[in-house]
Amino acid sequence: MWVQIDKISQYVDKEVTIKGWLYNIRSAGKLMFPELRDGSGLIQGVVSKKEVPESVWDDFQKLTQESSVIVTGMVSKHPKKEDVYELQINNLEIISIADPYPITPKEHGVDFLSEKRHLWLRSPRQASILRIRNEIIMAIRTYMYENDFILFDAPIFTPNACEGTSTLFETNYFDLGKAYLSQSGQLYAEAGALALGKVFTLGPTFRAENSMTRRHITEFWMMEPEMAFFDLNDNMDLIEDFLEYVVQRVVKNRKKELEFIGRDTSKLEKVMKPFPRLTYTEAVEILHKKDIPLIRKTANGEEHIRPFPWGEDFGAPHEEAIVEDFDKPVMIHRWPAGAKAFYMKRDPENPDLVLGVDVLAPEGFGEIIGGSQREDNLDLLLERIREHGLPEDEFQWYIDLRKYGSVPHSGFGLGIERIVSWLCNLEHIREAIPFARRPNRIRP
RNA sequence: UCGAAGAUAGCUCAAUGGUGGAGCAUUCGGCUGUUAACCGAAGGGUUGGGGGUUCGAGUCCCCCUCUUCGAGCCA
Repeated sequence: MWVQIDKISQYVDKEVTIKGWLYNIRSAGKLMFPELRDGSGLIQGVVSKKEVPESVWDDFQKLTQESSVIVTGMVSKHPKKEDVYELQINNLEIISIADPYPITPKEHGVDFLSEKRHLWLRSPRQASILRIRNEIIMAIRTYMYENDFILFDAPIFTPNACEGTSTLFETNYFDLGKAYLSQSGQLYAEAGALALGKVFTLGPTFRAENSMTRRHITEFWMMEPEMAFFDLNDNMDLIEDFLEYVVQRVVKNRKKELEFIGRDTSKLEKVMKPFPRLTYTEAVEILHKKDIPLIRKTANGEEHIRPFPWGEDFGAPHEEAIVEDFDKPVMIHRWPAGAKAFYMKRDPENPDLVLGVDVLAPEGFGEIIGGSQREDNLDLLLERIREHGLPEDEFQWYIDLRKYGSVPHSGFGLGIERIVSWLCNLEHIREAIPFARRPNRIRP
């Protein structure tokens, strides 16, 4: 019977067939220990020269790393290890002998592995990360479904920059001129929220920024819920409830994989409601207390400004200093208007502030969520669009949303690869997606 | 885009300005409980590209290319 390796414990003392690839093979004279993988896991096989036909023994000698095989044998418990199973192999069918495999069981540099990404994906660590990514996305979709959100797919070709800030990828669109690859589905999701109440988008987004850091890729997946009649507090309550659900479900369902890749799951188990909520102003006070300066580039080097001036956006060192005292995601809300996008609603109690919220993951993983209550007043929105120098006619449909039954509404965006990085404790975001796109890499 | 470090065998790395090495991978041989197995042997190189200094350059100098890490931008 053909079985998956991850279900092998149900077949002790039974004969099973495994279809997969040779991950590694060790031998000790008349014994061989081929290690097999089938996509679901790894298992060690045992081949004894005196217990198999000579042809099977000879065939095993021919196998190279990543050769594809079908093996049959009896499942047994490992003689020394608890909870580990092996396969007493009695037959082998070779599907294909692999050429010398470039990714050996020794160490490799990250550039080499990226070049061989199509093969690197086969390594148990990468496969585990992608299984966890799958679980994260399943958890997100399940949460959204169970809370009555409607999947609302936003377009990827757009006629203009959504927020007017970052650089976009440009392409030609028939006779209609330039099109840009979407950097966010949010504006469209707002139309969806006013049509369907609660919606979410989940799809790829693109940024043409030349960002060569461990936190950036040019093509990444984002989940963006948008809710009619939600104010900033409703939004933050949702973020909290949602993140707790996703993290706890992933820890529960993928504990094996998380432990395999060396993730300390006890830190994730602490991610339970409520999360700390700080205003931007309170966060700045933390920076003052810790004496973290604003570092500004100047013509001849750097300038360290202390105390950190109110109104400036936070950089990596600031986020780190704010987050280090907490073991849960930190929500920072009510930001200076100058640091944020045009569509965010002003705080009625202080017009210098916008009702935005950023969520910083613990353990220094940085921003995973950015959200806000949206400007729902027609005149104020027009004012913002003009202030930001955005093309008003391109935003006509968006402005319409404030003309025809405008309501308070809110939403946020979650970076899928960012949350994968955090939950898997990844050194670099390139491991969080099957084929990472970075400014210097488009292949494979 | 800016800053720092780096580029040597298929891979990961050594090599005082003086005959370029090791481990893994590959090929061959040995070993009945191996776990990045181990032991023995063999093959494998225009030292990223170009120029310069020198009797002699992987090593020193200049230019270029590429990579990694950090910063900014952000999810």
